[in-house]
Amino acid sequence: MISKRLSELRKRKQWSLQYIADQLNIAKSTYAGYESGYRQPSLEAVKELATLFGTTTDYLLGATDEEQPSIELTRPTVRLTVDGEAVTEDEIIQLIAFIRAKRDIENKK
Amino acid sequence: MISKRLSELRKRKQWSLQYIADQLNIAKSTYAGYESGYRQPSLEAVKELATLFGTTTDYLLGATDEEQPSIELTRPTVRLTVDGEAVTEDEIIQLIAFIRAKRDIENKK
DNA sequence: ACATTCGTTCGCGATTCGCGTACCTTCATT
DNA sequence: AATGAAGGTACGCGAATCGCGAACGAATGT
Repeated sequence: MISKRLSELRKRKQWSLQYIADQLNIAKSTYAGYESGYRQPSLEAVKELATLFGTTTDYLLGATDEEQPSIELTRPTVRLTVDGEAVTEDEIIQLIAFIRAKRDIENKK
Repeated sequence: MISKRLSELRKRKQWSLQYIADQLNIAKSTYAGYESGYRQPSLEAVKELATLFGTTTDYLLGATDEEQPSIELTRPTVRLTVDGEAVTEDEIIQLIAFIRAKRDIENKK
């Protein structure tokens, strides 16, 4: 599962095995093993890979299948953060208003 | 890191080592090793533990400090919608700028 | 033609896994 | 007090898996 996701993400970003290996300070063959399924990354490596790919460990491990989960802002079911800090409910309301207004202007052109 | 989180969560739920071991179909001593830091759970076990505790693998691994899932806007891992319509990448950038500016003003008060 | 980069595979030594077992407390029952 | 069940901890063992370097073919650039 993780091997598939790693391979997929890396190809999309057009990164080489060597590049990732360098980022994590491991051997190219080691990372190659992750993608081929021949080896399993350490928990620490999983964490670093998630950061590198800009995704979550949950996605890499297949704890969630949603690669790009769709979140409807007007029905807030999930916590939003910016720079790690929570976005308040009031702010979300403002964001929605902002988006709607922007679209409104676009539509009148 | 994971040992600390596991121990913390288990104690809060008042579960015994044996109970968790049974749930995952592993030996009590194996799970005990996870909590003591003497052993590291497999990726599969991490996934199951996250499910069992009702949290995320990101939290267990220390990739985040949030027990409940949250969406970081500055990372392009999520598709956002407002009124069912996708929020574009550019718009998200604007939202982030908006939030940051707002916070900046708050901080200068 | 040659060198470089990329991805794949393998063997090796070292590490770490998961298990059973033993041990010590604590607590409830007799 | 004696017994036994249950929770938590620590250890030794064989087996499994790790990370690495090396070697290889294919593709590309010089």
